[in-house]
Amino acid sequence: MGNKEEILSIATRLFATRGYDVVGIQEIVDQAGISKPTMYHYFGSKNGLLTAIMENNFRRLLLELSPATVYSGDLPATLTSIVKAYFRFAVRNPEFYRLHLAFWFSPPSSDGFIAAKEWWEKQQQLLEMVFMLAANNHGNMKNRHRIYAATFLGTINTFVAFFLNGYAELDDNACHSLVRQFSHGIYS
Amino acid sequence: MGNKEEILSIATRLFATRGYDVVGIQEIVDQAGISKPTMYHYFGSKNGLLTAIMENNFRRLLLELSPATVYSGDLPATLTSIVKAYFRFAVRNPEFYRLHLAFWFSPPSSDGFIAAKEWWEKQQQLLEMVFMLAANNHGNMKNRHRIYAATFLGTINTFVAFFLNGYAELDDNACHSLVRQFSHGIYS
DNA sequence: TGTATATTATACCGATCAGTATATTTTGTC
DNA sequence: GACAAAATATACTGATCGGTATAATATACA
Repeated sequence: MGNKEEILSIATRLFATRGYDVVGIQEIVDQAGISKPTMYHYFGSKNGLLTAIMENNFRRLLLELSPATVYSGDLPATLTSIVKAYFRFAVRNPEFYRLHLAFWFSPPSSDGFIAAKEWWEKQQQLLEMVFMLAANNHGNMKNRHRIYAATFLGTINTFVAFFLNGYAELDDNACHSLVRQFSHGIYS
Repeated sequence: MGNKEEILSIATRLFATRGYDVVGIQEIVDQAGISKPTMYHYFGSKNGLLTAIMENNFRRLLLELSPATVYSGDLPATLTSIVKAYFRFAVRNPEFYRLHLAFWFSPPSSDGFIAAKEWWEKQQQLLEMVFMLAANNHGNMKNRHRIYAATFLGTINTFVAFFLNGYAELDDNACHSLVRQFSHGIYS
């Protein structure tokens, strides 16, 4: 692993476990066994490092998510494949997932929010498309694709947060439970 | 308004809009028109100020939430009154709500997470109780009260975040929509 | 009025922050 | 091997951080 990847990996872990604002560049380069100018050579600034982390990880997430969002006419099946894609990614990249979750509700003026914003919008677009297409089959869903996409992602992230804190597993059971709860309710 | 309340109010706004870690004590006392020792006299430390903000606001939230969580046998009605309590509180205290949401997914070792943790647990307990009692009427809900309480609050917070970002209103319509989506699903 | 206590200000502390000027080493290319 | 460019280190900057030592002022009560 080259220095660049090493810096990305260590910074992701430190930012996720302690917070972007409280972790200094010095601590990152110390743990990476390099010096500050090396980091600034690769990423230009602390914010540039954060941007690179977002880009690196979100690109892979969207790559795995895209095929799962193809709507085939069976909404529960599509939602299930989406949830599975998110779960798999979260399990494989728990540190990054925790980091971007921390930015989700952070102040819109903060570095983290700004760095993640464009990537959330891409996720939102993918999910909205699913609910928009599904609205053709389910009349009562019309004009609600935005709120459905947002709350669906919100529910997914709530489950993932449960997992990241050690309270639950992200297995097929949880996936089924989530889709069932979201799409059919807790009574049926 | 005395200096103490002035500090609390200004700190809440600054922490919420710019982030706890990036806002310095100096900026708070400047905007409050006082000096640093005054703030340290009242709150002891920056963390003490944060603790006071959490205590102040969460106490009021729980006070308004408690009566709404009394389960009368009608789960949708109870959930509706809970959502209304949250919505009303969020509308009246948007800055604090944004602040505590920012801490929700922040690193467990961060000051914000630690300051808010005990209060989330109290909310969680109130909500779990509702789903536990409801499980008597709905057999398939047994042993799921924890995940239901967590995802219910997650859905509420997702809606509130939508509101805080200017994308939706927290009116009766949204409340009904949330409860319906959570408890009956998006098809029926 | 005297006195203790609660408030507040001035001026400072050491530590750490993000970032950089300069120089050196490594690496790839001809 | 010559040379350009990429990569890295030492040592530093000014600014800001949370927090405080000391002292002055306002308030409340005897």
